[in-house]
Parts: sequence; C-alpha cells; structure tokens
Amino acid sequence: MNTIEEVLESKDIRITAMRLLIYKFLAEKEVAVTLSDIENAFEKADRTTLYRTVKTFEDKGIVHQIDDGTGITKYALCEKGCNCEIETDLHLHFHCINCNKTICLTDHKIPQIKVPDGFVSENVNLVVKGICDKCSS
Amino acid sequence: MNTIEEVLESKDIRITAMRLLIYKFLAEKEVAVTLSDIENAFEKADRTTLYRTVKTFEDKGIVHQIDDGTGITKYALCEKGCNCEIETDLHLHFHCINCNKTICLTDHKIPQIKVPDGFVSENVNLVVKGICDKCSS
DNA sequence: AATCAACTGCAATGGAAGTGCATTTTTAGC
DNA sequence: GCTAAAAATGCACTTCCATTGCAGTTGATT
Repeated sequence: MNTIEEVLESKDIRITAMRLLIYKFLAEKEVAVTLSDIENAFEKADRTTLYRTVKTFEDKGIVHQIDDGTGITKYALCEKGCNCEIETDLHLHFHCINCNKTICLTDHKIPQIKVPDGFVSENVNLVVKGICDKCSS
Repeated sequence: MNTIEEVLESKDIRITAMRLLIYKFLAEKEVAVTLSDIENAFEKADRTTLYRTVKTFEDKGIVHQIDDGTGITKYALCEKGCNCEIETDLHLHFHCINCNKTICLTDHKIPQIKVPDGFVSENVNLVVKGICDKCSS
C-alpha cells in the first residue's frame, strides 16, 4: 500500500497540492471522469491546470484516456497491473447509456482481434454500451 | 442492383439532387469520411445541409457513424447486410494512424463480449488502430 | 396553379481541446 | 536563509467541430 506521494514520485511526477488532490479525486471515483467533472470538483482551480495535470498523469502512465463514444474524453487511474501501452493488456470499457457513466472493466481483457493481411494492429479500443448494474436493477 | 433512387425510396428518404450526390460520394469512398471531407467535396453546398443529410441517412439506417478515436465523427454507407442497430451484426473498424483513414472491416464481426452480472450489453464499438495495408507495404 | 411540408442556406451558439504568456510556487545552489 | 532557475499555475484567447433557429426555397399533393 503506497502513499500517493510515493506513487507520484516513482513516476517522476513532482508533488504539488493540486496534483495530490486530483489524484485523490480520481482514486475515489470508480468511474472514468471528464475534464468537466474534475472542473466541477475543483472550482477554485483553473481548467488549464486540471487539463495539464491530467495530461501529465497520462504521459507518465498513471492515468489512461478513454474514448467511450460520447465525444468527450474521459480519464481513469490505471490500476495496479494496468499497462495501457501494451496492446495485449488492454481492458475494455462499459458505457451506461442511462446514467452516462463509463466504467473500466479491468479484468475483462480484449480478445485477440484478427485483421486482414497487410494490416498491422497496434492498439484496440473496445467500448460496450448498455445498461450498468446499478441502472438495470 | 438497385439504383440510388430505389435505395433512398425504400428507406423513406425523399429524393433531392443534394442527397443523390452525397449518396454517390459516400458510395465511391471505400473509407469512412468526416463531415469536412464531404464539405470539401461539395463546396457550393452549405455545411448544415450536408450535416443534416448525413444525419437523415443515419436515422434511416443507410449510413452508420464511426467514432475512431480521432475525436472527429466519421460516416460510412452501410453495406448490404449491415444491420448497424443489431448488436450481433456489428463489424469493426480499422483506423490507420499513418494515413488517418478509417476503414470498415465489414466481414470481421465483433466477437461476443462477456460483461459482468447485472450489466446489459446493447452495443459494441470496436476500433483497431495501426497501419493499414497500403501504408505498411 | 396553390398550398403545405420538407429541404436548404445563412448566421449564430456552445462545448471541448489546446496554446501563449505572465505570475506564482517549488527546487536547487550558494 | 537567500537567490536564481525551473516548473507549475492561472488568465486570456483561439480553433475546431457539432448543433440549432429561422428565413427562404424547393418539391409533393391536390
């Protein structure tokens, strides 16, 4: 169990109050969040800072970006063992069309996809849309 | 082999000069196109008209929308047998990160995806990114 | 030909992503 | 502890795409 500070330092991310707060916010969420979500949670902070903070997290590999088809980029913390950059490790995402939440199904790996001859696959984005467990019950 | 007019009429889309031209344009393309692509091809026509025409095609089920992760919506004609609205019929898309083209791999169906208990899957979006056949050779 | 509905074009809006620059905070060297 | 450099933050602004309201035009029906 590492502290947030240790996580950030291990990834060469300098520690600031802002970053600790944003990390904490992301860690508390069980769903992927938009920049606006973060913005609403930190009304005192500037959007640019939040934007760049998340980008930094992404560059350093502790956050991954999700394109769930809503047209708005969402972000989620990479969990332990999430190697977003490795093709074979990609997990899939579930987007609830009722509550509009997007959830990482970390333990649901994407099956091997065959592509035609001559095509080279580098990355796979798989989003399942439907009704989530909370909305269907 | 149906004429474009027959296709449109069979889907309850009224025939106009604009629509015939746009349909023809889409049919000639082997890749998914953005609204801007269409706009460039028809400089005399207004963006709004093109936008609404494509939306109409989409509503009536002769065009499907593709979100390939570039952040820009792309469109492609549904081919014969493409029932976009039916989950099990969804095909996958390939986005070339070199030439930026997005191709429908119509005959590559998406494998059955299992979701956790309580989740109801209605739709699946699968985009493979990499290098296309033309760019890799 | 007239009427009504549908289509088209122009203008404007809104949302999100991204950038340049000045200011503040943090780090590191003395 | 103080100072200079580097990094982070905040503000203003821009751009791009998607979308809508409304007026004018075209097309279908009688």
